[in-house]
Amino acid sequence: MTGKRANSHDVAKLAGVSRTTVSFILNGVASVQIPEETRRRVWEAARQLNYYPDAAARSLASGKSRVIGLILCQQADHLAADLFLPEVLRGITDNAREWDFRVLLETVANVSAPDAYLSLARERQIDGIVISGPRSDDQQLGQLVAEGFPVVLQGRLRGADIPFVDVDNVAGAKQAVAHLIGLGHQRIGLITNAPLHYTASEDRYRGYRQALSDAGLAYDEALMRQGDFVEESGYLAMRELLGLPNRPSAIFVASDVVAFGALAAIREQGLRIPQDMAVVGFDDIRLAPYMHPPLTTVHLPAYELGWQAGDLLLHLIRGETPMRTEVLLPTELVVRQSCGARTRQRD
Amino acid sequence: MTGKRANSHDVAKLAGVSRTTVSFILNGVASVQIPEETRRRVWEAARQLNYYPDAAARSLASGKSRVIGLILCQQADHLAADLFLPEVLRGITDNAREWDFRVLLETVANVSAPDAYLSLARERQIDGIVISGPRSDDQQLGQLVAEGFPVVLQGRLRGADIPFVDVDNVAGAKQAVAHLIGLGHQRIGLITNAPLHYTASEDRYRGYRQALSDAGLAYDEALMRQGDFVEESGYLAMRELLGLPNRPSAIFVASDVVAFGALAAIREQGLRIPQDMAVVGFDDIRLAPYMHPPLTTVHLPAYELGWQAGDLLLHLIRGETPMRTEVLLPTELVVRQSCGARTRQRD
DNA sequence: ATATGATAATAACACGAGTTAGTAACACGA
DNA sequence: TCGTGTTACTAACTCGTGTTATTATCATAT
Repeated sequence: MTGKRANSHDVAKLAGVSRTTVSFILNGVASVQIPEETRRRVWEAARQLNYYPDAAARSLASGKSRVIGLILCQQADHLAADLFLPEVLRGITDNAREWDFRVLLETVANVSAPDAYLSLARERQIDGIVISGPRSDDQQLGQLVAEGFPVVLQGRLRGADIPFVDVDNVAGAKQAVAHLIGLGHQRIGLITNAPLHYTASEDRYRGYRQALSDAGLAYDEALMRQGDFVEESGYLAMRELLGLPNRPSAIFVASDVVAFGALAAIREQGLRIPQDMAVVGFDDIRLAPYMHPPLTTVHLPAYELGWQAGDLLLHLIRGETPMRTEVLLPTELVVRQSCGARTRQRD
Repeated sequence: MTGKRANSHDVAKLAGVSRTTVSFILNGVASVQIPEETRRRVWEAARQLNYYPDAAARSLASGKSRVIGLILCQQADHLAADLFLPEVLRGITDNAREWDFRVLLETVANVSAPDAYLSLARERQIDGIVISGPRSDDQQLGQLVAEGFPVVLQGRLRGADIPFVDVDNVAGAKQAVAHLIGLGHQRIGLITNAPLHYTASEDRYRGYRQALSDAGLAYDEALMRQGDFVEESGYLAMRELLGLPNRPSAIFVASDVVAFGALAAIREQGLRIPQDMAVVGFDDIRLAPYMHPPLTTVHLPAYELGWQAGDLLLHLIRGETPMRTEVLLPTELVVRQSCGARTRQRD
């Protein structure tokens, strides 16, 4: 077994056929008729020689790399706070594997770098691309789309007509706030997950306002603060809100990580949750059920998000017309104890 | 700009030289002399035609793919509980980028599947591989190593002579437990991060025992429980320990995520932390400073872990002899409030 | 005038597959 | 016997690059 790698020529020779036939058989080309006996001989020869077709040669000849790119555009801090990445990765690689595709990963700190990821496409290293956390100031993105290169966003970009997969942030936030309203709260604060120029943040903000307005409650800007992905931002924002002369009785924090900081701030003031301050989060991170108290939050289907993004992209790559090019996944409110709706100990 | 892609032939024609010369210049081949003027013309032509060399052709001709594989072997549940993945990914992609390499990602639920990732190497899609969370029952791993394929483990595998990068789990655990001993604790419990057949788990267990023995304290098996990656396992293990007739006064939980469950169990019994039960964790996840109370824990350099794994692998791929093929990164004890060493409010 | 090098290139082959167009062998009906 | 299909293949071209061995040109020394 120390000899050179076998190529399709070797397989052909051993099976007593031409290289063309080997290619037909191993790739299962349907438009060609070959008797079972020949097929068997070729497969057997391939097995015997431990033959694996060379990816580069195959890619060069076919013009397809069978690889999709996954670009993480979040800056370092925000990426580290993204506790769902493992699940999203599983979703996308699982789907890719079903179609015999691979996933190439790239992290991009600065989208406006001259060549953050564009060359991946230009060098034909990938057949399509999923952009996670797209930024509106991303030039390369526009170029790729304009050239007709298959692109799917994971996360929305307002004003751009690009296929995307996201959760229904508006509906999720609305449901969370409606729940608090249903529990009798009239003054409900908001700490966003991120600055409002992020689409997801804006959408959750919208959901918050819709819920208020649906219930005939006035929106009070004094009760709103902008979070910034990390725990500390929630801690600081919450301290500000707690210092208000007329503080809210409940708060919707549009990110569990940010909410985690907010919880610490509330406890620090000696206030009880939910009696003195009810809290609802967003994301349903793994730790939520074990927080103090267990956090009521909006569940986000992370695996599904990755899976659907991969699915949509692979449809585009195959040139099929997908059912929809804009996928909004549903969220689900998970009621635990931080909102005050239950008194049970554990969920 | 709607014409076909430019190839090196087009660049050569436009610059008035041969394709060979183009290749020499764009790749910066040192063994060949070419006047500055010609170089300029070629670069200019490439720019003008928006030329990007085809990755597949390049890979086929050179025999190198300039891609490394990153295989995540943790099973779904454990992967989702791995809050460091984003940082590790950043580390490895950052390093790869410096050498003009890409990173191909694969998740593997079942290492004993006939072809979990072996084909990546066999098809020459990658030049080397980083295995995260290696399992000792992994057949393919042995094959690759035996064939001389460049492999680096991220996480250790006892008894296998394979280059690896890991944190110094023994030293970290030892330091954590020594800290508790220094605070006067005599009965110190242990909840492992995972079952003991995982190397990291075994090492942290060893560190725990070494610290005890160094201080002349007896090891009491009754105070030890095995965690299993997730919060719930910590919650359940802690309940058991709290139910003991003579419970410990402090506990070392060898994973912050598991510790998070343990904290919940302690609070549930109405016990105070650290007064009634001191706690030290391991990992220093982002949420640790905002836990209730802020968790004293052993810091793990996640980015560095990924960076070093990539670095070691790329050395191997280039055929260089790396300084060391076994890298143990140092950890650092971060003292917050759960251990009782401080009384300040926030760290 | 002729040999000697250095300089500045290039022709030609290799890499390992996919794929189109074509053909040999044979069966069958008129 | 001749044509007409059908079956079961294969020859030959293509993809776009890296790289070795070779050559043309010109300056300089003998």
